[in-house]
Amino acid sequence: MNIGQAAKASGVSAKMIRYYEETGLIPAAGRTASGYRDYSDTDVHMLRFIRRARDLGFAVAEISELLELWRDESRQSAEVKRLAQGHIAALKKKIADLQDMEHTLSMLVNSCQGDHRPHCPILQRLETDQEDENLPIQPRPGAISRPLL
Amino acid sequence: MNIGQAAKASGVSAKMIRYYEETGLIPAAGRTASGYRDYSDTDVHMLRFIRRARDLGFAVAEISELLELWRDESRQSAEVKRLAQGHIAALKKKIADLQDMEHTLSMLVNSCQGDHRPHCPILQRLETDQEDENLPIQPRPGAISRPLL
DNA sequence: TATTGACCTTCCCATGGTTGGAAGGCCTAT
DNA sequence: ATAGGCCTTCCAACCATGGGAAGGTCAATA
Repeated sequence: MNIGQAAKASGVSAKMIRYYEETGLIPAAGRTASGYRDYSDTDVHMLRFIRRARDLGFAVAEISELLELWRDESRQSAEVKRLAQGHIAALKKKIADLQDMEHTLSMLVNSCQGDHRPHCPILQRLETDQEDENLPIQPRPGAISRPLL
Repeated sequence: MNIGQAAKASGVSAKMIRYYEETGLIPAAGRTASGYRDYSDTDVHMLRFIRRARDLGFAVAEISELLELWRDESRQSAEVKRLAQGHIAALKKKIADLQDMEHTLSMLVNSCQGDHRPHCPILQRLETDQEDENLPIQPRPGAISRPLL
């Protein structure tokens, strides 16, 4: 099977297969007489493993560890579990950070009239030194027309 | 004010200030006779604006738009609101994706014994073709000891 | 005044994961 | 034989950031 067929069968692009080989994530594929890379079903299996792990957000370095454990038939499942738990913790942190951003932005968007007038609490918040959450986010009734800059 | 002082005052590193100038996000700073970049309070103000927007996860290209609106005193707040809403939508999507990953991984971790034995549903899931969520994730009582590869 | 140390300048390099393209060789079908 | 669709390698770009080298400048101190 050449690289294009392996790519289609595994869901990993030919570009990325070559990259993974170059960086040592996967062993160098065998070559045909004319220099084409040649892949077996086992190789495709491994590539699919990699793609699924990437889909779950594992970094390539982490996948490298997972692959070692995958190949090591005497591994302890605790090792794999530990890796996965570490990744879950990282995911949770990232999610929390993004949620913080989203909450702050939603607050600001809710307090923005969104009309033809120039006043905009979003820009105001970006502009001023109010780092805390207790800024006046409710649209003030008699809002001035040019509060910015 | 030289670049180090502007960096300290704005929270944007000197490296990044130069980068923002090079890429056109901010106008080129004035220079002293000896070639040092020179920053005003207004410049620092702008840099702080940029840092806060980055903290909220805006990409530099988005910040460029925000800066234009910030400088445009006749802008309509609806424009800013639209930008922010677009960013919120992107954040929500990213959060949902990460949560999907996290849920799947948590499921797998919960079904993994995490002991000295090699059997591990995490690897099994990565290895096999089960794309749907309805895979047997509960640890089976009489789990086999070498189900992999 | 000379030295020192902390700053500034530009330039290049690296990260991570992926995509794009160019130039040239190979394979297969018509 | 020719066309087109593969394959090969190499080089560059993305985004935002940090590291570091080589050389100039500034301010304070001995």
